[in-house]
Amino acid sequence: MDKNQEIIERLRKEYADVDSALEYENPYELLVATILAAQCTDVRVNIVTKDLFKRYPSPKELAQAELSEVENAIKTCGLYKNKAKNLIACAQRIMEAYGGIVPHTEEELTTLAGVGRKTANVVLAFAFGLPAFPVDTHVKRVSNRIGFAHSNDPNKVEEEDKKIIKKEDWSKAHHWLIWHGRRVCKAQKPLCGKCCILDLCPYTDKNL
DNA sequence: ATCCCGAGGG
DNA sequence: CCCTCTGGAT
Repeated sequence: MDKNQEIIERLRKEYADVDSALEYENPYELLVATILAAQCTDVRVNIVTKDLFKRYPSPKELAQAELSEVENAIKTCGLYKNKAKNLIACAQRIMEAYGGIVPHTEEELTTLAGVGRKTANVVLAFAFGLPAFPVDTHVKRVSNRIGFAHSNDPNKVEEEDKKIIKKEDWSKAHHWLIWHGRRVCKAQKPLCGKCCILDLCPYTDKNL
């Protein structure tokens, strides 16, 4: 079997049981949770959103929310001033431009405040089940280390990864790479000794 | 100190 | 490319 495909199969097996901590049932909730997730742990996002979605169950309520209220509600997630302002602006645009429905294309999603390609593709993949491959810092780092990608540009990484990974696996591979990056292939001190693809990986930790 | 499933602006 | 935004866990 091809070396890259062997890597994919091992990651598939290793992370078969991991489910995304940020998967919410509806697109609105997933969008909000993903915006909040920047520079914040998934655990805290889940705590904050639990209360947030009671107060603002849909874009309709969030669009009319008081800025200071939203700021206080999400304060523990960090970057709260930007996020609060963006969330409200987001909801307003969803109401005014999209009739209260979260849009289904990357072009439309990225017109929303605080929504870049990563967040847009998360929504496409995990709320709408469309073929998308969101690239975050973990995906970027791990892809480069295992030799799938050779660039710091997320767009280039996406392009290279998509050639190696079958379309049906794109969204799943996003999670495999993220969890591998979080648990093993860490930015600072990667745990190469615990890596399931060590023998296939061109990268070796200098501090190993 | 360092990191957490980024985006926007210069 | 760089910088800023940010609280909380470790």
